[in-house]
Amino acid sequence: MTTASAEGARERLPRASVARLPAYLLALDGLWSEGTKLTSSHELAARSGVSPEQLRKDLSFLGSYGRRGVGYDVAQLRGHIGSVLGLEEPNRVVIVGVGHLGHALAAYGGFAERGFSIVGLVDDDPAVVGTTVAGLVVRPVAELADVVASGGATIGVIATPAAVAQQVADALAAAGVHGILTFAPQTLQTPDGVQVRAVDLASELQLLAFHGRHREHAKA
Amino acid sequence: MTTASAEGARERLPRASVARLPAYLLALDGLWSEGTKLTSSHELAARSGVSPEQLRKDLSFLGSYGRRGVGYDVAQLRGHIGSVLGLEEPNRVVIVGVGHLGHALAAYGGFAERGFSIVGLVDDDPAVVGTTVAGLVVRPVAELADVVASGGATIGVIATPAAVAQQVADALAAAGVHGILTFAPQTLQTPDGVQVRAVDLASELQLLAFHGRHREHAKA
DNA sequence: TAGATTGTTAATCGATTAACAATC
DNA sequence: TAGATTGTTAATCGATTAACAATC
Repeated sequence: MTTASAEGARERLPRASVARLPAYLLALDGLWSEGTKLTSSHELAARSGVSPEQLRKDLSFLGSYGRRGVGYDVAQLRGHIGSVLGLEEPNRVVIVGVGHLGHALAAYGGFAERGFSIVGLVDDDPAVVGTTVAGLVVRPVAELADVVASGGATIGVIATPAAVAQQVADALAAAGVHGILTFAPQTLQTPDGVQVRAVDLASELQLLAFHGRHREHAKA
Repeated sequence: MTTASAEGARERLPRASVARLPAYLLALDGLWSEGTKLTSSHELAARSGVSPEQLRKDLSFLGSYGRRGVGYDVAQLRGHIGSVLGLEEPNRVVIVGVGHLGHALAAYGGFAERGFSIVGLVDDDPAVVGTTVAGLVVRPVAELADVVASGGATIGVIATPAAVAQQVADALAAAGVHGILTFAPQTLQTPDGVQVRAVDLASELQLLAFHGRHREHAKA
């Protein structure tokens, strides 16, 4: 073994394992706030909705942070997963589109404790521009590049109608963000190096409708 | 082959294929609204963000609805996927929690054309109960069972704080919904037969943060 | 030590990609 | 027919599960 970086011998994280890390982090936060300092793969897995085997396998990709016969130190594991995800410093986020959804996102208080800070709000409606939402003044879309740059944002959230989502994505990419979270039901094209994650609420409901029809298995 | 049901020889849809059907539906809607009546696996795949091979494989599980050398009939395929997902009749939805997010969901006009109808809003805040949002009067949480039953809802949406999400889930399950979409960052336990899908915005952002740190690959 | 629990290897399973035969 | 495009089979790849050795 050629000891990769100073911290832990992480080789290559499988995409599926990475996708579960936020759930582990959430479960660890829950344990910590209950005063639990030490946990086991069984307890943590149960709170994350996975099997103990899968949890241990996932954690093994991060390096070994448990102790055999003992378990996992909650604070240490929490810190380590946070560091792998890149959450030591708050990641700065700009929200484009301050309609009902954008407003809801801006007002949501839970982002701060999970590693994010909202540094800018942008909209193209003159009735909304200039108003203050969650302590931030809404800026016109023409100033998007400046909002991103001066706020030091690395992530953009698109909460606009689908019709303008692609041009907003183009503008965000040009402004230099490296990630985009979009709520618009619309496939987006972005340059290499700009990651897109799409959350489409109607699609989620459609999958629930499907499972409602074809259920004989069950649960999550 | 033992010709399964009257419509198409569908055997067993892989979970991963099902998860992509909503995207295909969205792409087909786009084509249809542009007046395109006939499409190819290449065109449809490009608009859905998958490879043509994967699209054809997925569609093959539904039965054969294309014509070799010709392509796919947009309207027919659209109807067929909609029928597989269970969207011919609107699926009725109750939203619990009419804060900013619940309000945004209730006010969003796009659900109707994608197979859903919001039939009830519930909240526990006396200041909100009784107000009208998106044409519906917000009902107290004590009446949840009645709202679900009289509205004929099969799906519940949880847009409450995490602290009460589990008890809302219990109430929704008891009221008889078969699917729950939750936005609360909280693992939910539900009885067999009640499917849960969780959308956690902070988790999505955390995955973007990760990819921002570890990028050498790129794109979506 | 004995019991507990992790980390890892091996076996299974499912999903994706590639190739191509069927057929319009 | 020749060209195009699907549907399906086979090969590869990745993810999950199971088993167990390492070790606290």
